[in-house]
Amino acid sequence: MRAEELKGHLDALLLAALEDGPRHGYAVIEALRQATGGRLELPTGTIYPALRRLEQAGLITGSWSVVAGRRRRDYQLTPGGARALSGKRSAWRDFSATISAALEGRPCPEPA
Amino acid sequence: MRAEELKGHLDALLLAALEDGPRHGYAVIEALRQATGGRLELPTGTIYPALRRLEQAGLITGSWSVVAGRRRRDYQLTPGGARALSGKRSAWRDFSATISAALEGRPCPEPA
DNA sequence: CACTATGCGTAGCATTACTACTTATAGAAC
DNA sequence: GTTCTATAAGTAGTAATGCTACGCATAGTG
Repeated sequence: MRAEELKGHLDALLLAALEDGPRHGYAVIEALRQATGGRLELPTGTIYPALRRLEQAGLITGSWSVVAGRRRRDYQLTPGGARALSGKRSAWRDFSATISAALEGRPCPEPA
Repeated sequence: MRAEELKGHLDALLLAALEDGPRHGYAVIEALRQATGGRLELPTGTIYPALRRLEQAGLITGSWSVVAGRRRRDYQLTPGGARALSGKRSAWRDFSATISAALEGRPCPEPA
């Protein structure tokens, strides 16, 4: 699946990927790929700038480390980031229900 | 609800609003507002350019008429538009399920 | 006459994800 | 020892697209 339609929802995904503990960018990509069964393949040019945006916004904090000779930037949620995640999750539910209603006339399709 | 996060999904909504028959722009806004229980309030500066995009893409066709002294542009789905709507609907289901999975760890929240 | 609802439209802006590229280390293949 | 892959981070420039803030016009109501 292309992530072109993500506009506005990527931040929530990144925050969610950091909810279980600190991760570095490359690991965030892997985590989202696994969580979506391989449907979501984020290019590095998408997530690295996004992580910096989130850091600048104070929702995550990053710190450098070196593992196996390679430098990493590990990010973790700030308290504000956790609050933002919670808000974005309910915003997603509202949004998803609204679009589904407009598209299909019911709030959310029940799995069979 | 703000429609800022619509990016990429607006077209599907507009096509869906025209599925039951021809409508003019102003009526599309009303139809989407009603379909979503007032949650979706699209500004005119959003839908008029979007309708023209869809017309240029051949997904809808427009024709002028005059009702009560006011001119209207009525749009209706083309066969290609109907196909596009169908595709966009299933794309939405995929997208929605994928994001929900990444955010909440399950494909789609079941209503209580 | 002013105000509101109806109705269409544009110009310019801001956000944001993408492509394509660069830099760097470690290990395996050859 | 060179090449290829995986790991790891980043930037520059582009394109898409919805938004704000306008302008224009008619009809009806107070």
